[in-house]
Amino acid sequence: MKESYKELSALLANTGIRTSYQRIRVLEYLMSHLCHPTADQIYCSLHDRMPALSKSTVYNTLNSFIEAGLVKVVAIENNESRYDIRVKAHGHFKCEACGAIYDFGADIDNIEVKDLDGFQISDKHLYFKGICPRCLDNG
Amino acid sequence: MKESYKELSALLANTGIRTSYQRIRVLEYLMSHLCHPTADQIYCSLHDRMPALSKSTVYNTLNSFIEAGLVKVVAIENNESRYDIRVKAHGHFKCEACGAIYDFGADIDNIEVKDLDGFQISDKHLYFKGICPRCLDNG
DNA sequence: GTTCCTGCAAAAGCTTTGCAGAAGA
DNA sequence: TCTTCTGCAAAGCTTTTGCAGGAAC
Repeated sequence: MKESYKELSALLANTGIRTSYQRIRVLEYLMSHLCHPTADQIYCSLHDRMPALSKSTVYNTLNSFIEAGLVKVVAIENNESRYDIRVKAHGHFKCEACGAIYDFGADIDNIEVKDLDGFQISDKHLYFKGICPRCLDNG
Repeated sequence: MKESYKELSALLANTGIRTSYQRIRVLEYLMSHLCHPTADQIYCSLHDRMPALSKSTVYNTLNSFIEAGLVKVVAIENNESRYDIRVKAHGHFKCEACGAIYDFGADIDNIEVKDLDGFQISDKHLYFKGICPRCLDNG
């Protein structure tokens, strides 16, 4: 998971996104943190090594990644956007005690649905909530 | 779907919520508008007949309904909470062209999942996005 | 050289909170 | 009577936007 600047730059070029130092760092962060960070977490972490980085750049960058299909938004909660660069379809579980978000395997593309004849589906999300094993043990 | 004040009041009492005129009207609105309204839509609609109604009351009321399990939040988008009083599990489809949210049938409780041994699951949501038939025709 | 991006500040939008007066039990 | 709710205003948060200087192509 340690891609070089050149590789990441090529990845961006493939999706039609111009290279910039900030974008490379955000991309790098997402690829090494698959834990669905918030924009603020990304900003705070990168800010240590890039004091000039601004939060709007983080948002702009994330939005261009989303538009390019590189990143998906995890909208499991309304007041916080979380960003996920993994491509394979999977579900998200949010622990209501500790707030952590876990991935879980689910064959989302083959869920049997009714009432959607004639709909063009572009995006599928499966969200579960509850308590994770760690919190169950500690509770 | 035209419940009386008395019936709605009893419904609230069953869930441990005190009766008030405002709460009855919000509940009534939710029961007659299964289209997943936003807090603002509820507020604007009720405000015509209740000029003194405030938005914080709508939010407070919705939050007490949620806590009581009467209402679920549809978090398909991050910047807007939508409220749904229907109990039976179903999926939500959001049209990215017109913004409408449709219900669709899906056996959410029987989706096959991996990696969740030991997790206590209390809530399941299935969200699809795309273009609805009406917008496909008009586009 | 042109176009697009960054960073700053300010603004926008949704939701929550504090408090005094009012209504419910 | 005592508790809880309402409405107003203000604040809190996350996210977006406008603009001037700067970087990418």
